[in-house]
Amino acid sequence: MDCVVFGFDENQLKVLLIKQKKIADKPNELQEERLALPGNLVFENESLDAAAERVLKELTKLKGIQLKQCYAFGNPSRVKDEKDAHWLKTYRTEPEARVITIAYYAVVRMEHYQPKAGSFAESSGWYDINNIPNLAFDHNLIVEKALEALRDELMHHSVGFDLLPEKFTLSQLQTIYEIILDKEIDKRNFRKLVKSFENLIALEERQTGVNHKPAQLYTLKRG
Amino acid sequence: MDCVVFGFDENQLKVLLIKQKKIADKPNELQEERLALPGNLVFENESLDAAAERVLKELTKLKGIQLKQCYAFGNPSRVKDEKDAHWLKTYRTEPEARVITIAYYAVVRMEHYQPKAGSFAESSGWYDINNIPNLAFDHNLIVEKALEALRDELMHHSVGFDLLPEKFTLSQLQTIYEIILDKEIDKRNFRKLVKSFENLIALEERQTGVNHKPAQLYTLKRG
DNA sequence: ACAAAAGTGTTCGGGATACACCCATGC
DNA sequence: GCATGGGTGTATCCCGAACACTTTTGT
Repeated sequence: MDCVVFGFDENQLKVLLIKQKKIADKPNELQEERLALPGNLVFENESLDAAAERVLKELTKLKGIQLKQCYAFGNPSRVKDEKDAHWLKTYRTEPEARVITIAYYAVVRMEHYQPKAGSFAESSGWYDINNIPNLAFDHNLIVEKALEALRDELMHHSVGFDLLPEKFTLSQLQTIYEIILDKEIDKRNFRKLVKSFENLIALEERQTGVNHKPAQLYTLKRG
Repeated sequence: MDCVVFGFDENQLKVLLIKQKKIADKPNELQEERLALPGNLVFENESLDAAAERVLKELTKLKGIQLKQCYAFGNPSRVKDEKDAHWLKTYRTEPEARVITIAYYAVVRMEHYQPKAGSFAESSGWYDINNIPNLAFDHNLIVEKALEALRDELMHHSVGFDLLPEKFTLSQLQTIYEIILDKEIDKRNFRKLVKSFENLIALEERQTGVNHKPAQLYTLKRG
């Protein structure tokens, strides 16, 4: 079970990664910094959805994030890379065992979730999606696939997002789309599009304290 | 690993199911007929795609079918139903173990594939998609999800099908769409649609031996 | 006055839908 | 000649893409 949590902060799309703890009996200088997706084994008696939530919480202390299933990865070589051998020997009772993982993903507003370290994570934090280092196992591949899934979902107008503050401008909303889709969107076309969003409500309220024409504020209908 | 193979025969969409072998030491009259999707455990050293193909072949002798991953099912109760207990005790070394399955699906032309029984399948055959009996485990749910995935794929114009004879009419092609999507399609609109299919080639040839205006034949470009 | 972002309409092309009649063949 | 399915065109609507200027505010 691996979790790909995308974080959004008005400007950038990031992904939540953990830094794996160094291994005690190995000299520090021989250990590369190992970044990975938060992931772990599924318990005997929990659903996949529940496992995703639990694993995420254990490693990053983030809770209450609704994750969606993305894809299952089961290439036998995905846990056979030399670079991952030490970690497996340290944290797995069966380090040689074949591991199939089911990837889940979500997007959240970064400021809402302050990841902390937990379990075998030495630290956890947000990393720029456009500059992801080499990750453990096949996690780079998993991030790619999750990003595809997220974009698909956004295109089909069905992202249930709390990516925005309670009150926000249409430009902020547009920025989310632009950043997730990684392309520019025409302002007029975008505004036409969102007119059809039934859960978007215009408020009788405008921005204050900006040195340009203040934008109208909007909010999302709950439920 | 479970495989949902849809079969098409000019008229109907069916799904490939196996009848599980009766259990030797139990009186026949106490054993209900158990239908299930072809499915089995994944080997230690094969990819998921390969496992899907192998499992299908072992249970039905069908080979060379390109399956696509659909969804992972891991509800802990999916193998806890009383009705499945005997089968698990007979065929699994750890009958109590929790089982997560990854479902794969495909569509094929039925006449191309004559399923036979193999392994713990007593028989295997095609069953009408509109009249599926109660299946083992959560296989009814899996069929539903696979059908959704198939329809999605068809809508996005990307089913790689050998669902048709080498030469076929547009009406035959339309019938496939109608049956898979389970709705009627206007003939003119459909023909407009398929004009945009680049792998569809009109032949200088017509039907013979039909008691109506003979239709033009088409074929699919390979590759 | 200037900078900065807000706000606003039209046009074009493609795809989806709805709809009705004549044509070629076998019997 | 009749039954059977083959074959065809037009209008409408919605969606997505392209494209440029005026407005309001703070400084």
